[in-house]
This record gives sequence, structure tokens and C-alpha cells, in this order.
Amino acid sequence: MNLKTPVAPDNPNQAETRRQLLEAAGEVFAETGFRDATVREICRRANANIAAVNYHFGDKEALYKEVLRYSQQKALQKYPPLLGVAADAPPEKKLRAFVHSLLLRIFDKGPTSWHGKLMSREMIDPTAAMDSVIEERIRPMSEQLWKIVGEILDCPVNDERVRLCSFSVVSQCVFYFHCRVIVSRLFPAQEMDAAYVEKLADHITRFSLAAMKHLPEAKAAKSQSNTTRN
Amino acid sequence: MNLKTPVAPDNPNQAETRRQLLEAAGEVFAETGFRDATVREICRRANANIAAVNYHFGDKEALYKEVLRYSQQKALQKYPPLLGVAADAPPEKKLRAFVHSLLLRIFDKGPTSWHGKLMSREMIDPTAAMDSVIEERIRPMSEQLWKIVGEILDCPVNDERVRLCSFSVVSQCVFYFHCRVIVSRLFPAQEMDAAYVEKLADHITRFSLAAMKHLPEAKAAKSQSNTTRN
DNA sequence: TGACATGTCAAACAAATGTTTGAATTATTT
DNA sequence: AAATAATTCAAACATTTGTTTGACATGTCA
Repeated sequence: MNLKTPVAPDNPNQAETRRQLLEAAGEVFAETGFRDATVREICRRANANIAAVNYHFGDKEALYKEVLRYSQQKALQKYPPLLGVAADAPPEKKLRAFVHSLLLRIFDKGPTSWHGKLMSREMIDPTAAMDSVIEERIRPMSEQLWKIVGEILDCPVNDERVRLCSFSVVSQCVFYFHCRVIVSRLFPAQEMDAAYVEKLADHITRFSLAAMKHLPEAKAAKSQSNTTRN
Repeated sequence: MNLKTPVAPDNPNQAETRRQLLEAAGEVFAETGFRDATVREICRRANANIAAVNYHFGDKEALYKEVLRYSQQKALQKYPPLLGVAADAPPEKKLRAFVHSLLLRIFDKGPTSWHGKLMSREMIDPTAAMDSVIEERIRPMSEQLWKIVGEILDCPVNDERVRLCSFSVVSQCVFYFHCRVIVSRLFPAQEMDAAYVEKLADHITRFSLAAMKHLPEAKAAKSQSNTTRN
């Protein structure tokens, strides 16, 4: 029911209202989450009538799906995963670019800044829209990273150490948007500007490279893993 | 039906209903978040009347604050930050214990399992209740970690490298509850059992120790250009 | 026992909010 | 220009939900 097929895109008014609704919805969804976001607030910011969401998107949830897709596409277009580093560059350089682009997407202050928050929310309460995001965006990016880490560790990409180390790299990046609240309360004076993002990218890359190049079992490939803990 | 067996002589009914409300609320808040959680559902699971929340806690938000405090206290009591490692143990050993206890709190399957999800939600939408949690629980734990990392790096605890490396350690742990959705979709076959938690703790500790002991600037103690804040 | 405090209950209230409706307005086509 | 389609608008609708209310039940203590 309520299947509103998107009509002719050559209509300036419709296209404009749709776009403004998407932008406003991105802001509001990011600020308050899906449930707390009200279509009244979205329409108010978009200078649109209360009924506009239902007219243009069907219902609130369909609007949300569009927003999620829109923000992902925009963020990846602005900061591609390897930032233009050549495919045959040394893996250390590619790792640095991967880390930096991920941080840039997270800390972006511009009109795509809600991308990070939207993704955070999806992590906790994945909606149906998350499925396609994972398969179309996240899995390809993961595989890209596995290749890089595999080169550095000198392992096949399906080795368990590649997976663990890749997680270690990514986790240090995403930490700063999942835990931004805590970071900024523990260090209220710390500004999150472009210079700081550079510094973070440097640290994460150096930290991870040092770890991977000196991991006790990294090169030795001794896979008995008897965890003599404690 | 539902015969109330006589319990403690002091204030049996009130204490019992309160406790059941707390447990049920913890479940529901963790599953659906503060806003989506309904008082009706909480009371239904607690076998309590719809008015019980307001009678015992005042309103829904006060109940939430109690739940947050309750879950924090329970989780930290079950898995203390250093798991009983002696205060004069070598820092490597303390780091391992810190990482392991953090992972245990995150992966706990028992009745305190909602602790992780509640904290995740607070990260994105911090409520007023988060203030006290940060000051009373998180800051002390952070300072504990800074000391350990400072020992390993051989730096003063307020050095910027201590902060960055501590974040690198913590981030690898909390990654697994913020991004559990993605991890389990990328690797659906991977079980998150106790053995896996051990393996993770090993990896994170080894990875971080290798990094910190081989960081290009770790031992160099080049003491210029450091933010001299607090 | 009888009075009083405490806790529980079903019902109702009040506010918020997603959605629908039908008229009014604007754009496009004939 | 007239007719038709598309879009906007204010108002109303229907549902959900946190909270309140006043009656009823239960336990305590003089």
C-alpha cells in the first residue's frame, strides 16, 4: 500500500522539496535518533508542510531508509577509502590512507556530518536498511583492508591474524565516534579539528604498524595458540 | 494466582517489586532504548501494575537512572577492573587483566548483559545520568589505565602519548560491543564464547604491547611540543 | 479488633505524534 | 485559455504512552 512511485524528476519543486526533506531529516535523525525524530520538526526545518513526508516518501521509515543511503553515498564520495593512493603503493602508505579517510568521514563537520551518528545508531539498532549498507559498502571496504594487512603481516588474507589485526586498526578509528561523548568529557579542552585528525591518523598508523611488525606470532606463523594466560 | 510467598520481614513487597521492576527495566531499556521502552512492557515483565513505576520511582526517567547505576555497579562488582591482580604486578600483567575484565563485562551473557547495550546507547544519546557514571566509574578506570600505560611507555601519565595509547587499547575492546552487529554479519560463523573472549584478550594485549614497546617515539622522551593542559 | 499506613489495581486523562483528508494552489498539457 | 495533473496546506483523526486518580487490598500496631 502507499506505493508512491517517484514521479518525474524533472519537476523543480518536487525535487527541491525532496532534497530539503532529505537534508533536514538527516540532521534530525542524527541528532535525536529515528524514534525521537518527529516529522513535524523535519518538515519545519525543510520549510515544508506536515504532510510532505508522507506525500514524497510514503512514511517516516521510508524516509529514513533514503536518508541512510543518501548519507553513505555522499560520505564515501567525499572521502574514498584510499584517498587516491595508487593501487601499487607500499602497504604502509595504503594503511595510512585507509585510516585517514575513515577518520575524515567520522569527523566530517560539513553537511554530511550526520553520517557518523546515523551509522552509530544503526550499529545498536540495526534496521532493515543496514543489510544493504553492510553488503554494498562495509564488506568491500573490509576486504580492501584485509589485503593491506595481509601484505604487512605477510599472511594469506583469510588467516585469523589478518582479521584480528584489521579489527584492531578499524576499532581505533571508530572509537572516536562511538565514544566521542566520553572523550570530550574526559578531555573537554581537546579540539577535534583537522590538525587533530591528522595527528590521530599518524598515531593510529604508527601504533598499528609497530604492533603488526613486532607481533610475537606475526611472522613466525606458529599457529598452535595455546594461550598460556595469566 | 501468583501467590506472594512471604519474604524478608522488613519490607517484603516493596523491595521485591522494586527489584523486579529494575530487572525488567534493564532488559527492556537495553533491548529498545529509553524512548522505545514502554512502561507498560516493563510492568508486564515485572508482573507489576501499570502504576508501579510511578509509585516506586517517580517517573520513567528516574527509573532509568536507577537502572543505569544498578547495572554499572553489578557489572563492576562481577568483573573488577584488574581481576584481582596484585597492585605491584608488572604492568604487562595488569594490562592483560584490564583488557580481559573489560571484555568480560562487554560479553557477559548473564543477567547483567544489558550493561553493555545501555552504555552503548548512553554514548550516542547521553542522558543526565551519564554524568555521574563518567565521573564515578569511567574516570577512575581511565586513570588506572593511564598509570599502567605510563609505566609501559616509561612516560609521565599526563603525556599525550599515554592518552593516545590508552585510547588505542580501550578502543580495541569496546569495538566488540559497538560493532557487534557488523562483526557478526561479516563472520556469522564466529561464536562469541568464553574461549573467544580469552583469545581476544590475548590478541589485544599482545598487539598493544608490541605497539607500545616499538613505537618510534615511545622511549625517545622528546619532551617538546606537548600540550601542557591539565 | 480497629485504625492507619503502605502497596496494588483498573480505569481514565492528557499530551505527543504519524498519518490521512479534502480543499486550495500551482504547474503542465492540450 | 481551459483542463488536467501535481503539489501544498491546515485541520482533523487515530493511536500510543507516561502519568494520575480513587477505590480496594494487605500488613502493622495501638
